[in-house]
Amino acid sequence: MGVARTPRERWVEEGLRALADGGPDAVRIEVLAKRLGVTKGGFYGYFADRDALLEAMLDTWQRECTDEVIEQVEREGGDPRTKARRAGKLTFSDDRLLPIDLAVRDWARRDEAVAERLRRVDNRRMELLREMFGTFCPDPDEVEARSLIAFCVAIGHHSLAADHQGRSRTDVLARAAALVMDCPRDA
Amino acid sequence: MGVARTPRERWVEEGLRALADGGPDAVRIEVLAKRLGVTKGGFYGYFADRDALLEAMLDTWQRECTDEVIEQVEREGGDPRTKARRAGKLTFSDDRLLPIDLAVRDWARRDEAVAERLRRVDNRRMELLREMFGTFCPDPDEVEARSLIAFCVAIGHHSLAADHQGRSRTDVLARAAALVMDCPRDA
DNA sequence: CACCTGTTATACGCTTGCGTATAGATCAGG
DNA sequence: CCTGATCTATACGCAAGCGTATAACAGGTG
Repeated sequence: MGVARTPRERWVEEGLRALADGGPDAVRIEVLAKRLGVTKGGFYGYFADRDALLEAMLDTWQRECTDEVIEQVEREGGDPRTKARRAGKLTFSDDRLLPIDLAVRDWARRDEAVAERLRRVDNRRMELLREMFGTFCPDPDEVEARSLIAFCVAIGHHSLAADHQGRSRTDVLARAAALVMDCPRDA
Repeated sequence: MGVARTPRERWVEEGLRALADGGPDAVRIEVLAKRLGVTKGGFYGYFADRDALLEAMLDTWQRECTDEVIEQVEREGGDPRTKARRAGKLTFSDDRLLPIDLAVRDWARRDEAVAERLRRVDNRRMELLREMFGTFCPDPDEVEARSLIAFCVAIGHHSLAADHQGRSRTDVLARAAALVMDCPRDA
């Protein structure tokens, strides 16, 4: 039997790359084929149509940024604060996952099914944050508020275009993190 | 001379609507024409091509969400806190401007010219926030951090899909706002 | 080596969308 | 009411992209 030079996963992978830097509309079968150095001939052996590829892409993304991240975070252990920081780093500092995440987030505004997937993912992430803030903040309402803030800063600062009057974004973020993680009641 | 049934502004307006709920790729001349109840015949009298429309759309958006908002905010007066809140409300609670803002933000990730426009807009918005936080927070670094947080929450919560364990998003946001606006050193 | 099977290339029809050209419609001013 | 400027409809050529059909191809298997 002929050996697949372009197996299913490569289409998904290339599709995610296209999604990351062009949005869902940039996921064009013939464009992916050209990037893979083939024609679209083999594509329809793996996928019924373009939508099937998009579904498969979302499956892969969802798995990579929940199960795989959580597995790695748990494996390395540490207290909740460390784990939450590590999870954030794996998701929002990853050159591969971050742009996909942002693209999916925008996509979700227009596609209910994508929104539902994102909801599941975000809920799992928020759970980590709640756990962390819960360790040093007794009020559950405040835990929720701080979790929301932390999450919004983590995803939002990537689409904030403003400068900081000489300061670097990294420095401002560090100061912001200190504010959110720091509970005055502790002192 | 024939009277324009479909003047330039209507194309821009309809274009912004399409942008808001489908992204830049959804701005299709013939689609807009159908929605306006005409054909694309007249379009090329106002615009050289599709890109010219996109430019005009960005011009309009930029004007509406800076000059017009600021003008209205200044006209109604009040202390910095009130003004910042009003500006936020005008921008991020407006059914028309908000979706455009989110779409532009995503667009900016792929288009340097759009990113530059967004930078100007975001810088003006951040200026308002700094002014507000500056009234009750002496440390400029902390002012910057709080401004960043406030902005990120304002834009980020719209793309956060998570639930809040029974609480409403509005309530969690209110609590978050209290945390960010409240300066412990005041007490 | 020949065969079978899964993979890929090529070609096709179809749709959507861009930009242009041209003819028709419509209203203000004379 | 006629004229001219302006807006609009229609038709065209072109390109990109989807999904299908069919033929060429290549690797294991016997």
